[in-house]
Amino acid sequence: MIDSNIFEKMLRKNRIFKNRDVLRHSYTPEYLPHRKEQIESIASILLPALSGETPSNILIYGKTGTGKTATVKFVGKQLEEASRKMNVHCYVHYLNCEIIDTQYRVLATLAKALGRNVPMTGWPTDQVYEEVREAIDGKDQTVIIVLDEIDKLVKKGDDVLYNLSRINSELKNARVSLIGITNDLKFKNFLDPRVLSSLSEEEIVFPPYNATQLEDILAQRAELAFHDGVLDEGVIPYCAALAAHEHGDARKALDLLRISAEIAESREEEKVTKEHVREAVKKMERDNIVEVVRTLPNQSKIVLYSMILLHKNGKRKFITGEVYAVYKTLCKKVGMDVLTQRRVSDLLSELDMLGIINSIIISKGRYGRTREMRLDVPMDAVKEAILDDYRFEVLRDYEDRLLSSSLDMFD
DNA sequence: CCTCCACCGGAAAGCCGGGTCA
DNA sequence: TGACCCGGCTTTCCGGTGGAGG
Repeated sequence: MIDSNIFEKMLRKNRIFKNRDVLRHSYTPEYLPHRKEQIESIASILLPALSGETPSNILIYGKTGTGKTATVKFVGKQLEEASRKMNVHCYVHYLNCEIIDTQYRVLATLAKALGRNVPMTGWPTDQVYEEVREAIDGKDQTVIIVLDEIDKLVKKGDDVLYNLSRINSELKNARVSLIGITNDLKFKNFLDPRVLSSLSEEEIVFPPYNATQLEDILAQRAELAFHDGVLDEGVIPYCAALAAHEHGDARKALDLLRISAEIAESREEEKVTKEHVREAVKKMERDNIVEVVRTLPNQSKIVLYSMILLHKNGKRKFITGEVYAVYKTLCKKVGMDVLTQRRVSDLLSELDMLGIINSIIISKGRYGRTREMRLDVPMDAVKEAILDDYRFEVLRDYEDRLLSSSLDMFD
């Protein structure tokens, strides 16, 4: 018997997604619900570009998932289209400063986008700047530079911003205007006041979406992303409500919808239900915690691992002294410095802040006052995240022995 | 009502790596 | 280059404390 092609078989099974990419962050939709106001203000600020004048610089604020990037990209596209029709030279260059995070890289990337051949490393910065300036001034044009996550750039020194914000005075034929995007309201404080005043000639704030608005966004994307009728009644409102509850983040809402659908898909079910959404929430929370654990300092990992062992030993609540005793033996096993109890106590309160453990300070009267805590995480996932570090591999082998010997002292 | 446990948590100082400036 | 500073982490020291047991 001949098996049919495995991909064909899988595709035939795929009754859920029509186009998964529509739900990804990188996708820029044709139409942005509930951003009319912002689109219009940006457009009206950029309008002079079409008549050969210099548009004001813009600074855009808004929490993650409020549509800042999508809106700017959208308006940028429209502007380039309009300019093409009107035979005006007007270009928008988009840079994400999270990735392109040094002065040199920003300039080099710009130079490349403008058609100059600049190596990604090696040249003196001045020379690259000069190259950029020449490339821009080479013809009568308006260049709009979008700096997304601009706060990331400022933390490494704001020379580029200073240079770019004054570039207009060195240009004869062309005009430059800047659009900075940030979700960090405090970043202004780190900025050179001269740069700030130039950069924030105009400021636009993107408010978070509410539940109804998120619903519209989801509905619009779902139309493109899914086959007809695969979404159960109530799935979209549910996702929207959950995301609205958490700061109105459209990105989160879309993730939620996508992951719910992926769960349904992996189980080869025909429909996406609210139950899938609930599981998606759990999965996202778990992934989140695992990520937090992974990036914990080593000492904290050991402290956390001590608690996991205690938990595995059948204890649901533990006090500082118990955790510290286990912690000490574990440290010796992995050959790490043993911190003082005072310090471990601080690490424990940090874990509490992160929501990895639940703890309260209680008094056991005669038996002292201490922190009583319990673990509040998906145990196995967290354990794997810790053991992932090669230095802690050894703990896997010792686990049983630790359980049977050194933990006996705490009943 | 007093004691005293087992730790909490503030203060201060030491250590260390990285960055700055003359 | 070395002197110096900064900030994060850690230790040392220690006063403080809620409540079970006496």
